Amino acid sequence: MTSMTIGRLAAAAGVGVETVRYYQRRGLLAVPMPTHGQVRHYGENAVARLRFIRRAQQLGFSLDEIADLLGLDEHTDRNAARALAKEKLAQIDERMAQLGAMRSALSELVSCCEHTSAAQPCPILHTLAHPDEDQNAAYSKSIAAG
Amino acid sequence: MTSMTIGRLAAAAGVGVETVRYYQRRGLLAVPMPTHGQVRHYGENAVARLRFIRRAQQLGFSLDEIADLLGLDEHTDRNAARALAKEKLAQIDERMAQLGAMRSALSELVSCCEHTSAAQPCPILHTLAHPDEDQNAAYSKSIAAG
DNA sequence: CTTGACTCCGTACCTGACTACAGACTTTAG
DNA sequence: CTAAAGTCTGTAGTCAGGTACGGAGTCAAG
Repeated sequence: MTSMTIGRLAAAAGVGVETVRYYQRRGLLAVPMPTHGQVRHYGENAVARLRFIRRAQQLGFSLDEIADLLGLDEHTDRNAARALAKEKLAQIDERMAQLGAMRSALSELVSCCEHTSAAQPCPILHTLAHPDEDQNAAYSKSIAAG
Repeated sequence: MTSMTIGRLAAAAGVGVETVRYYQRRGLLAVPMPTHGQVRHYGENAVARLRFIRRAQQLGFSLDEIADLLGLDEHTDRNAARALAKEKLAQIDERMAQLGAMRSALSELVSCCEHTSAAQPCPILHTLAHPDEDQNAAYSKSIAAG
């Protein structure tokens, strides 16, 4: 059984020592009793737990949600896990839709700016300042949709 | 010339009074001198400025970036405005790509969870806990790409 | 045995965009 | 005239996810 101090644990999981302590404060990782002395020691299961946390973060889960995931059992809580994953998927879709609306509004303004005569005021700044005088309706349309 | 106090200004622009004061502290909106007494009065240009700020936020600009945009002139700063917009567009694209990677990894796990026998451990939790034993390579593939 | 690295613990700081509140003052409606 | 609503200023708290720091104790190498 490999045993390591917090610094080695953090290095093994690819996070900072302060991050490990932060996760402990958040209740995501147990704080072991110090073995002979003051220094606490951690095993491979702590590394696995930290890696679980990082991977779940990469999938978009917040630390609170990860706390829920960590409380689930692979065998008995499949429905709960799938529900959390689907919910997160829906949140991702929503965020992507928002970004898509921003993207189309902004790229419309940019291409408009590129194709109008230099004598005209900048369509980007002008539309931000006076969206009412809507020569190009694309901006309001994409924003209204978003 | 319509003249209003901060409460009416905030209502006209659809933001809170505290938000207006916050924008003033950030230098996005001028603080006018109080006209006879202690109370400050604002005109239509303040409403327009607040609306500019909100619309630029909807397009994804931060308040710092909006401060830059507010310093630009419609006629003389077209290139600068277009550059800021293109940069923002690139940031949006990057974020969307990240979300797309999350999305595909997560949806792969969900569909895997839906199509494996109930006797098996939950693929979502199992892959988070032990990504090494990679029966389904889709997760690591999409994460590596992201 | 000492030096330097590491650990422990608590607290404070960071970003970004607000939001809340306290206490004094002013303005407005009834 | 009075009471309620609004305004002013300054400061502090919120959320998330860390990051930094100070001071004391501990551990291993030379």
